[in-house]
Amino acid sequence: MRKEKSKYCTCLYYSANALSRIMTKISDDEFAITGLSSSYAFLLMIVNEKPGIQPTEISHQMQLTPSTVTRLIEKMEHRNYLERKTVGRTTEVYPTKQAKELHPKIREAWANLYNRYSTVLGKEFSKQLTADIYKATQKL
Amino acid sequence: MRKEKSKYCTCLYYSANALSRIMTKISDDEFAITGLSSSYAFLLMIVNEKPGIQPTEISHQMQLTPSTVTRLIEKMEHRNYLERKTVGRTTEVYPTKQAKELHPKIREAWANLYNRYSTVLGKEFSKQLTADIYKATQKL
DNA sequence: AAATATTATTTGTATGTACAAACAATATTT
DNA sequence: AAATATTGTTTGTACATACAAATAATATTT
Repeated sequence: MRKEKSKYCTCLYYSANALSRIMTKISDDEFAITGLSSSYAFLLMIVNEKPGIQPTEISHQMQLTPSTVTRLIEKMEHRNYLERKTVGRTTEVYPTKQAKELHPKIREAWANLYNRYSTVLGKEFSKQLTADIYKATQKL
Repeated sequence: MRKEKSKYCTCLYYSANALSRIMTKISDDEFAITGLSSSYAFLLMIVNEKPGIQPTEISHQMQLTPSTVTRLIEKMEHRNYLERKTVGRTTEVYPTKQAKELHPKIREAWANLYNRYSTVLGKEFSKQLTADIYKATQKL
């Protein structure tokens, strides 16, 4: 993945994918201080901030499919960061002690991520860009 | 992946990934008339427009890593759309007859993709958004 | 000319994500 | 109350992508 001009850079599919790959890399880089990659860090952040949250709600928050969320939770369970409790047909997800202790570090990494891209892109531009992208996802 | 408001929608990492997933889905949907998913269709388009192109250049055009490009080419070779010719340490990639015949259909799908999102988002907005996203990828 | 560095490509392996089908529990209709 | 539909979650399987290491060819230095 290189930063050269592509003939296809006027295609939204292309640009969106390229940005996503770059952002994921930067994000993983910042979350490295937590020992987790982005998705897992976000998952933990969400569960820490609402212990007992259900997979469905997590999937809305994370904008991922339920099956993906199940997979993420499973991994975090194995690594002893999360616990599941089945309640009827639903599942409640709780953070372990280990996850709770990591929370500040995760918030810190998240703040660093924000600072990093908004420094490079400019605060105003990155805010606007994020808003526009969000608007697009809502419309599409 | 649902269109609900997420607490994290002000994070560029989040928004960018969400957009990428949605765009990929739309794109695959449009390219369905070619019998290929987006990446393969783009690969074929690129090779059709420059027969003998080398993987490195493809990886720049597609903004993907060389290893990913190798994998894509391999698959298209199996499906009889592409052929590789080793020349020294480089590789030249050529379209087969089958690939050449598919070219108009691919261009058509690509045009449909463009029309689809620019109708939904508005021509001006989508043009600006694409440009801004591209600008961001260059800076990051 | 031999030794070393660089470049292009591929291979082994791993990750994140999704779809479709299965399952299991609850709610609704008859 | 039984039959049916809906909802929440998980499982089987597949795909796109990447990183790091391996390989192979060429270029540069000594």
